[in-house]
Amino acid sequence: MGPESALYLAISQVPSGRVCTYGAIARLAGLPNRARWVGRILSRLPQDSTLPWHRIINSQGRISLPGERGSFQRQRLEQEGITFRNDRVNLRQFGWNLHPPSN
DNA sequence: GATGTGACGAAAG
DNA sequence: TCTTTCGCCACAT
Repeated sequence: MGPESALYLAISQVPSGRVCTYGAIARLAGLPNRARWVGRILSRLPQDSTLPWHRIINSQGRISLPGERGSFQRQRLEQEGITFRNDRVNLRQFGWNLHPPSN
């Protein structure tokens, strides 16, 4: 299984109503220190993708997408019950598998 | 090769 | 809690 497949699998396993950071999802995909790589892949995702890309946010609990796209992502998250306070998500409440065992 | 740029992250102050 | 700084890596110029 290539690294991209592992990435898609990891993202698909983030439950509704939870979020995961770029760095954490990279680790789950077996590629630590590759948060930027995750962002690059997601930026090229087809618009009709069923992947829950909106559940991936940065380590500060903030949405990395600018402008209209960012608003859309936030809307998707709020739709799942995730609340924002000053443009920020409480990772302790909504974060999922942020520090998984290295194995 | 050098440089700049991203849906990034962590540490320092 | 901010902002800065640096590490990181694929890609375009």
